Amino acid sequence: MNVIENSPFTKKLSAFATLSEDELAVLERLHQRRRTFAAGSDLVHQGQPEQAAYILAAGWACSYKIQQEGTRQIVDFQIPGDFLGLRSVLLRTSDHSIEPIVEIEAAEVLADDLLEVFASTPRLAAAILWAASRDEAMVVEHLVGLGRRDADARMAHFLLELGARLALVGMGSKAGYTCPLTQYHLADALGLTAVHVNRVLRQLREAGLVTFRDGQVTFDNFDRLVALAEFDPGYLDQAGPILK
Amino acid sequence: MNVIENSPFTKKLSAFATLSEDELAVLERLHQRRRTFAAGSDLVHQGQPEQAAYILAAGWACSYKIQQEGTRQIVDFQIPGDFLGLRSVLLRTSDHSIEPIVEIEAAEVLADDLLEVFASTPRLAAAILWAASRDEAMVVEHLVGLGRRDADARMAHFLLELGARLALVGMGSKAGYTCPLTQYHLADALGLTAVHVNRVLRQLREAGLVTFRDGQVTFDNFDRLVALAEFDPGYLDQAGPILK
DNA sequence: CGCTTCATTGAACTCCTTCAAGGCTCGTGG
DNA sequence: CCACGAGCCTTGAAGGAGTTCAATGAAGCG
Repeated sequence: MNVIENSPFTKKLSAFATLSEDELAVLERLHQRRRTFAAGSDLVHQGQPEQAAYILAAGWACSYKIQQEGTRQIVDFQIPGDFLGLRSVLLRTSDHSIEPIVEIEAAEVLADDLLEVFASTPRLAAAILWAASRDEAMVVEHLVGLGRRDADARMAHFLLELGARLALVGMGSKAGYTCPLTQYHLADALGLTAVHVNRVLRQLREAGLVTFRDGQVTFDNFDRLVALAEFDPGYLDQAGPILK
Repeated sequence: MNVIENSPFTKKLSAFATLSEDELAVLERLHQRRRTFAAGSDLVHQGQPEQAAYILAAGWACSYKIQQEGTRQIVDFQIPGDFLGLRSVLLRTSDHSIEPIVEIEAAEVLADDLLEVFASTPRLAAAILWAASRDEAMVVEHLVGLGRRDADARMAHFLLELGARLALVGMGSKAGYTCPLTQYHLADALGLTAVHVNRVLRQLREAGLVTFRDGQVTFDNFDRLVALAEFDPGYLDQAGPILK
């Protein structure tokens, strides 16, 4: 029993495909170059060519874009087990910034390492691409929320989706989860102001649906929250990949 | 001189990599199975497992998601040269619907064809993935627009981006382009109502920035429109891919 | 102990929606 | 050939969801 089997990244990929001893060993090697980054210090900066990608081992990060006027839109949050900058390292381009929300621990993955993994263990490659595809589906769902959901449903959907993602790596359940985000983070992700985020959270709390307080999300009434958000987790748990 | 060199798909990929005779031949084969679809008839339906992908040869389509209440959010438009359902065919999942906006002509591409291309001509594969990555960057930019741009800037940005994409396949310029979208399409894409789209278009027209009328987009003052939209085409023309 | 960050609440305002009505164009059938 | 309906565009008036401005409190930290 190796420690690698308990890494969030392995947990996540295991949900996609049963991994062999060999594949676990490859994952072990990918986790070699451990680094830590302080909260708030940009990992990747908008427009900079990127040299490495990272597998997030502990802590939370977010990818975002800044507008000229200074407003910020958070595109996605990254939690343990998520890849940071996968696409950009393969394609030598980064159109957004990535910032650790708390101090994070991440394994650096160079482009060559990644290409080697793709060449040597295609099943692993498929699982990784699959995870990437799920991330993309989440971005699409996020877009739909910004375009066609009101603030309440948007918030509800967001908190539920985050819960589902955390559950996949053993960090959340239908009861709730620990969450280091501030109301400003929520505002920048949901396209709202922090003031309004506060009001929405109060409404949801007073309606007995969900409580966001002191870094803790508690689902007070999971089913009614799902109904309000029209939350359909179908886009999160997909069928098997095409490569065997 | 082969006809394949004039296909929009080839034009687009050529912007990413210079293609050899062999690669052009492979593209030729990909274009074999031509099919046409009538406007309005769903090509892919939300939730259905998808068997094939398509390369759009002529006409416009859009990918969208429908909410329970019936509201619709258009995620992206596809123009000639674009891939339809690339990710979903590789990963056997489709979380959105695709609808032709006008009658379209598309080449059907089976998963096996695609895998063969990826195995036999890696440079072509890289160019295709690269195009896919650009599409993803556009979705992200779309998300930013919905979250952090007001209706005017959103519309301006959208019309400019579409122009840049069309220019890549020789269907648009700084002067403008032909565009079969209705104001309802714009509304569903921009997260607005058709009524408000109409007002926004009027404002932009009366301000002498851009005219959207009778299926024709005319840039009346390109530079001021770019300024209003804070349009930075950086995310559209990327540096070269990592695979040579 | 002051400074910064985060959360909270009220009041005024505004951007966008909703509701409603009317116009234009084009294809279809009487 | 004209009537009629369907789809799209246009405009006004009223209402609402979310913003902006402003002020206060609580907690963490050097």
